[in-house]
Amino acid sequence: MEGKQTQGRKKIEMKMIKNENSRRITFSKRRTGLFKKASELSTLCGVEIAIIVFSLGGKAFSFGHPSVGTVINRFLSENHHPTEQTTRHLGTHREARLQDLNQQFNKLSKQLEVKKKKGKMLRKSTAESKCQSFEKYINGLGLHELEKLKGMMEKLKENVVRKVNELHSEAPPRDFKAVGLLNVWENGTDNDHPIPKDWLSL
Amino acid sequence: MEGKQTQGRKKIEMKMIKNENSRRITFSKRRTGLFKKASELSTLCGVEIAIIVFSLGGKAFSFGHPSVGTVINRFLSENHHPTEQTTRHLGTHREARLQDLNQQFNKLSKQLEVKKKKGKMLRKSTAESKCQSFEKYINGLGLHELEKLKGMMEKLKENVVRKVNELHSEAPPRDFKAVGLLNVWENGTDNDHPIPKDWLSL
DNA sequence: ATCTATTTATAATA
DNA sequence: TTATTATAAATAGAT
Repeated sequence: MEGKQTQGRKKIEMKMIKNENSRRITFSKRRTGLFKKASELSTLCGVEIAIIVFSLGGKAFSFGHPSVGTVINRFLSENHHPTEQTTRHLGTHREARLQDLNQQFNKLSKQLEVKKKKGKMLRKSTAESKCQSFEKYINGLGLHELEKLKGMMEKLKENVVRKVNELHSEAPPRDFKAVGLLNVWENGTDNDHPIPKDWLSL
Repeated sequence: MEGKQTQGRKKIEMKMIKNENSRRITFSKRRTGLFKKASELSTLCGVEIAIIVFSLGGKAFSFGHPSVGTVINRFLSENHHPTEQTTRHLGTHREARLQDLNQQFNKLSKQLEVKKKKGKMLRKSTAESKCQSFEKYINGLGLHELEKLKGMMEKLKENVVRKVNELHSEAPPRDFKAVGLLNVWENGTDNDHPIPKDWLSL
């Protein structure tokens, strides 16, 4: 047989990665890993957590449980607690809530826009009955869209269920899901397949 | 040689650790690891980052580069959003959560971005019974898609079923599609498309 | 994005 | 809490 297919992971020096491309890849990979770790920590230990990262390009990425805003507010509200070099009071910026919603979706749209090539396929009928809206949605999808749906579901497994439970414990969650999912899909679809607004709001 | 000295690391379920002592240990270890990862990310990629964690006991732990305050300020400034709702308190918990959800979806989007593999087109079903959409969808898939879908479902099933059941037991059943998806996941692990016709009927 | 060989992180123990 | 060690996970480099 031949030798190993790849060298495998190599140890790297802990200093700024010079090569811009490598750096971007590393940033993406490690950011993902970091957020995953944070998610696990929150799940395993039932703690609240928020992470904010600014890329060199100035783009903000964040993760939060139950939300970035919630954690930041709590943090700013309390009189400083130990453990780190925090600064002092940050004034009244306590409403960091719905702010990055648009930003997130813009980012989303941009990302998904890159791969628009698939021709349109089937119909985009108007939902008649609630029970049929999903059917129409599915039928109207091309493989391309189905693949996206698949990927989304895979990730949903990890991130959404937990939150649904939490939301259920307090308030009627009906709108959050519909809004969130629809917005994502509306922005991320290749224009030709509008998702029935009510497919998820049965 | 003798037997192994320890069992070594074992895989653990991703759910809240019941035993308080174990949970504390895990929290401490993982928090340390998380901060280390964050530090490395910041060093390797030259980015700014902040992490805030609240233990169950309410204690705040934080990490920041160049400092938590710096990053939070930047985040709050850039995201200052014209939300007429000048909510003073977290009475807007739901909004905060909505935001968080969108964050999650932003994360999901990354995965969707590149779901374009080979082409295999799915057949379009023509009949249109009310709630048989998923079955038709399944029937219309090629073997390749079915295999992929199967893997996905098995994965989802393992992680979601339990939680959905919990959710179901404490909330009005009508509003979340997971109820329907649950059926799919439980029955969709074979290539024989035994998807219940009413999987989505609510 | 995907694939592996390795490096790291850690669960279970002491 | 610190140390050990067998495994589980993350990920660097190449595709």
